[in-house]
Amino acid sequence: MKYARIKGTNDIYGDEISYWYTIEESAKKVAKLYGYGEIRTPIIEPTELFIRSVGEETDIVQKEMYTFEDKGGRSITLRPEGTAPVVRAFIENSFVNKGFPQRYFYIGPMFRYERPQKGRQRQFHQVGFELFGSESPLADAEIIHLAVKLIKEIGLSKFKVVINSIGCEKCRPKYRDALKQYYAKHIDEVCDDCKRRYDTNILRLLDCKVDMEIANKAPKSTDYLCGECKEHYENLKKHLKMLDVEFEEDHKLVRGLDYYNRTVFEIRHELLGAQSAIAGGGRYDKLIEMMGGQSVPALGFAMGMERLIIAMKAEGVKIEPALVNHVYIAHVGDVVETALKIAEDLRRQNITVVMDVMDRGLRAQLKHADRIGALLTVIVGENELAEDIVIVKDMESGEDSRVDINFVVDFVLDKLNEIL
RNA sequence: GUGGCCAUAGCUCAGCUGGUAGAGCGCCUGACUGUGGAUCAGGUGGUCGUGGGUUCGAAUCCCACUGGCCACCCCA
Repeated sequence: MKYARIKGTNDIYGDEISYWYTIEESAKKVAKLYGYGEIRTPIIEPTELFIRSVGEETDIVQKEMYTFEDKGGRSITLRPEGTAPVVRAFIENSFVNKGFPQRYFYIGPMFRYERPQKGRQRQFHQVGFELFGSESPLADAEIIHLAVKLIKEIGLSKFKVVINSIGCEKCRPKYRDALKQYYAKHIDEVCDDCKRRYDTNILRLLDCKVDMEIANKAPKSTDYLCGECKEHYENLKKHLKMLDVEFEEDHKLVRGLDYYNRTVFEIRHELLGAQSAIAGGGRYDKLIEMMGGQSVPALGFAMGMERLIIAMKAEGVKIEPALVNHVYIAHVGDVVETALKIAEDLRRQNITVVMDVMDRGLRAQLKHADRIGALLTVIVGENELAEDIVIVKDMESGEDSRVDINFVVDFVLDKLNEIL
């Protein structure tokens, strides 16, 4: 094999593509329903953008970024996530002057240098939603509600929403201290990874799969929230109940990106395997200011499209085929002109028409029509044309109809109406 | 970055303890000068992931690399 895909990337084509269409169309539909406009940002950004926003100490920055130097000596990075570029665009284009709130969504590829496994590639795709300007728990509820709506729209049902609040810069230090105290007592019982993380990232000890028992009994961040954070969290839960969004609270849910505060949430699918999160997000009230903009509260989430597709397949979600070939036009003898005209007449009625361009025999043409799943085949033949007639074949029943050439379009339209 | 399993035709795989490749499906052609799906017959198709080693001889044994799957780490 001369050339092969880069590890962790995929070619997407054929039947697969209909899953992608389903997700993209659902995302656009739901976005429209909630008043979110699409934003398309570059796939490449200055490396510094991600170091600053995602966090110097995170795994994404430490070891997962595709970074290279361009010919001008600038350090460029293929975006590993979608929020930072949107925030960059927000600041760069002075979105603050457009009034609040502002709602955006994006769809596109992200890149992380990781070992591929089920539900994880180096190039993967996310659809994300961001809401700028509101500090209200109503905004949190909207984002979570929207995420759930979208997942249902895609056809999934075996998922659950998990939420938590990790507080703000005022209350988080106190919680961190409490965790440290708790884990100091158990430091001999936990695994080696946890011992290491005790110093590097104490919050991460909570989602260790080895030491779940200890993590379960650990102090909860929600018990250490300051008055404002507590009220925010309580109101969010109230709103979610009003919206009939079922959720679980999980005090062990802490997310990996540094910029989150207060609300964090994840949506997990039960049929997925080790990488069970199909969506994740939270609030990032300090990020825009930290990145050099004004102080604007914001929040958002991203969904992994590949993971959604795995879930769709696992649940057996029925999808619309991306392409239905309504009519195949076969032609035999010196009749091309008529065949072309019929094809065009049909396309003008929004009918998908595929015409033979191989100059093969009728047999081969019908075989091809069958292979591409044509619903009808119009056979334009010399013999029939002498009587101003074409044959329309129903490819499922095999039944032939002799149709006056002046009524082909009407006949095909009727026939398709019957079938579809 | 770590670990386990794996790599033979377009696809799914067989090939036992070493003797220079096979099946099914697919594809093409014909039976059927102008009627697809079914059947039958014939045909096309692989430097056995790459490189090295052991051997008279390697798809088969050994090593390395690359890639795949799954898991860890972490995340969508």
